[in-house]
Amino acid sequence: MIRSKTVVILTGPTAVGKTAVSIDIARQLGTEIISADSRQFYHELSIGTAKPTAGELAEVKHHFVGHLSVSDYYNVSRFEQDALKLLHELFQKYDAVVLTGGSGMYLDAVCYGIDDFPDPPPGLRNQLQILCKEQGIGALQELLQKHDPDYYRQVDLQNPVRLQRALEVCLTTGKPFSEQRLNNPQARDFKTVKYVLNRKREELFDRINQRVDGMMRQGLLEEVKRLLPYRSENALKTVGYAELFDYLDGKLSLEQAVEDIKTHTRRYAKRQLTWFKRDDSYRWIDLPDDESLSGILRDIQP
RNA sequence: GGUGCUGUAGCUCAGUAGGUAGAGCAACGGACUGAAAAUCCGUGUGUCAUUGGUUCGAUCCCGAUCAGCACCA
Repeated sequence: MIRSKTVVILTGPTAVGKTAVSIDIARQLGTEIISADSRQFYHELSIGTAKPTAGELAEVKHHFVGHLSVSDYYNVSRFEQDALKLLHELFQKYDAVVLTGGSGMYLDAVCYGIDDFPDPPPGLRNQLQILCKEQGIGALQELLQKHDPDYYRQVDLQNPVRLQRALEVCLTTGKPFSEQRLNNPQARDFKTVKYVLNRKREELFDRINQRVDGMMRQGLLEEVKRLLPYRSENALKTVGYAELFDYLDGKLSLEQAVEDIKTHTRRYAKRQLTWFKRDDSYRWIDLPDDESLSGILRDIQP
């Protein structure tokens, strides 16, 4: 098959300005936008995730924005399937589709695929968490050494999440995680052009700080209060929500909570940049730079 | 004006019985396969306020100056 269909990936650190650029590019291409933002999926999270506004959503059709509830179970593998299915549909109508968002692993799942594992039985993750909490991370390390000595040698042994996940797979399948984790890039029947939008660090951090202040003015605290019943959901382990839960618990002053949101958002931005840096298929664009942006359109139609 | 206290990393502060210094946070760098806005790992970045003295050697001791705070006038 001729790979005439193109996914235009526009990513970059949080607050860099992906939304506006994506809408601009999508309009010029006359196409639609798929979100790869693992927090904008949830309809209850709006202010704190800097979702596109109603006006922006009306300009270009967006997919995967607010299509889930925070109490829904979701993961990167499901996103891969959902996104591929949707791309297939959209390519009936369009030659190019814009995929935008800052969740690097989700973008990689679309570009390269992700190994398939069966869902673990309910409660297993929780059991492993309890084991770690009660007996320490050493208990997880010991279990992993027994079930998957190869992965034990590679994995970050201090990272409980990694250990828990690997054990989940080992215990569910009865086979070592490392044996099933092939990490082979999947063939795709579309072409990708990939861009990281970036700004000078100082400018980016300034935008982050201002955006957080803006979120507070828009009523982030009220949004967070409404979500108190769901605070233990994974979707609420999110910058902007966790800190305000701490404030509502009396652990922090409001001022300190807001400062923490800014700090944690800056660190998140840095982790995103680290993720994109190691993948040399991305082209980097320093905003504001209209010339490079129009270059994107030239890249798409050779 | 007087007395006292303080001045060390971006911030809050330790410390050196005199041999140019270290914690937390921030910052910076990195890892990453169903939690990924998560989770984890690594790195000290410094005119020790300024200036003169004592000393082989001063961030430390002594004097002066400057700044901040407190109290007394």
